[in-house]
Amino acid sequence: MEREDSFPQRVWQIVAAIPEGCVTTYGDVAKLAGSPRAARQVGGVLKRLPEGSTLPWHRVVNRHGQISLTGPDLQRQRQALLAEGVVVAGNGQIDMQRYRWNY
DNA sequence: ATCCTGACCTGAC
DNA sequence: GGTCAGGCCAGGA
Repeated sequence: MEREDSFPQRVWQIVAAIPEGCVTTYGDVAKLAGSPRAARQVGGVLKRLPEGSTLPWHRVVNRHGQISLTGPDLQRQRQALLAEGVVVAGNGQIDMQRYRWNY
């Protein structure tokens, strides 16, 4: 029995706790996960998410308040955010000062 | 055990 | 205000 949840599991927990209509950064998620410098790993976890997962991964963006994805994935995340009332520019830019979620 | 990779961050020019 | 290089952490081969 694992005494402590693994990082992916922690990331899932944290991302799942992000309120609807809000966004956060990979760095913040990593910080809450206990490893402030493991922001990259957060992205790696979200990338390997199972299809059936209801995890709101689209609420996680980079430090610049911009979607780090490209092409169809970028559009998908943008649509998901727009559906929640988050204003996202065509290039994936988001007004962090307005939607940033602080634990 | 080693080496490479990555949906990043920070500091410096 | 942008761009470049370095670093850090965890997973997978």
